[in-house]
Amino acid sequence: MLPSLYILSGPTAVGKTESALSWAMKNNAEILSCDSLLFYKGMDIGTAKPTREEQLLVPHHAVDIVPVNEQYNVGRYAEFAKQSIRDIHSRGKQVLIVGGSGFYLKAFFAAVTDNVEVGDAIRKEVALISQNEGLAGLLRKLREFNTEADLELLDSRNPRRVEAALARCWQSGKSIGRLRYDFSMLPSPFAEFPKTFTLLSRSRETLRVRVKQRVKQMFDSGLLEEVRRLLTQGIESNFSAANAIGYRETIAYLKDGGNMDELEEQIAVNTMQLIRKQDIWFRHQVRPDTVIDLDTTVNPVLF
RNA sequence: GGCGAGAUAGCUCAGUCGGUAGAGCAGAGGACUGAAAAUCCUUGUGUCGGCGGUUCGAUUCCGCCUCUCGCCA
Repeated sequence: MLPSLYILSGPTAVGKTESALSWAMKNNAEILSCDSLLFYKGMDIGTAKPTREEQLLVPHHAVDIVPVNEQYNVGRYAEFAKQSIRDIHSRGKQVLIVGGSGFYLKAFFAAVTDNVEVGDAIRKEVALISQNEGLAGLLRKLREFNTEADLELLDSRNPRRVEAALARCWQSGKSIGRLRYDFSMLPSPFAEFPKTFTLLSRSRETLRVRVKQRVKQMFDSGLLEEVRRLLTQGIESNFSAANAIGYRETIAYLKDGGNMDELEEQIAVNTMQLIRKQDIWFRHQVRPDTVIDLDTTVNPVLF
């Protein structure tokens, strides 16, 4: 039997890093990050990335693995994670997966990508249709591959979804219904591992206070400088990085000016919205085995 | 102290030629196949500042009061 994967998640600012470090040190574990931004080099303060010192205490994986101008994605992450897990286990150590990105977390429980590799030519065609003809154009083109019943399956008001559907139909020649069916048949990439998933939680009120403090600390620690540096490294060519909370607002501030208090407030508000979305993931998409309320638990036992 | 403008949803403000009101933001709920901290969907009853007057009926008109912001003293 393969060793278990220990998964620790929870909303932003709940206190994952601290809990993870202490568990990992006591349990001979290495940490595999499950965060959609920590793999970018140089995005440190705004992502609340574990510090150098913390990373010296416990080896971290999937952190600082690509330059900020190179877009990463779940597919690459899942492969990277698979390799990391093999490596860690081969060293006789345990794997502690830590992070709050729902979609990435889902990769441990279910297939999150299919086998359709969309080529550059089709990708460009789709982008062109989207740009010139909008949703209507995309849907028109989708009808070449789909019946009305297939189109019902699609969130047809969401441009991102419609573009993705068209690219995959075009590439594979299959209908949305067919692609869905094939996708549903794919095994979970980590099916062979036993998993135990613990979720850390706190009330939204507590999180609001912690988020406000955290945002203030980020600026005290030099977030403005960090963002200036990232701008020179081409962060704007990476949509995901440039639109990360704390970064998109700060980039706008550096370019258009504004008021620091409002900047902090905006980041705090956007962070709270992220927390809400994370909650939805934990309620409906990736359900934990155990929930620990850190507001009321003095000595939490994670696993 | 005088003059002017304003007071409507948690915030910024529309609006009602008198028939008890609506946007954006925030908040809440949700979706999720390679950008996911993204993208998209659903969701708006609040003494319309207070007290009186006119009226069948006032948040809307009139008077007084309170507060806020300007300008003048």
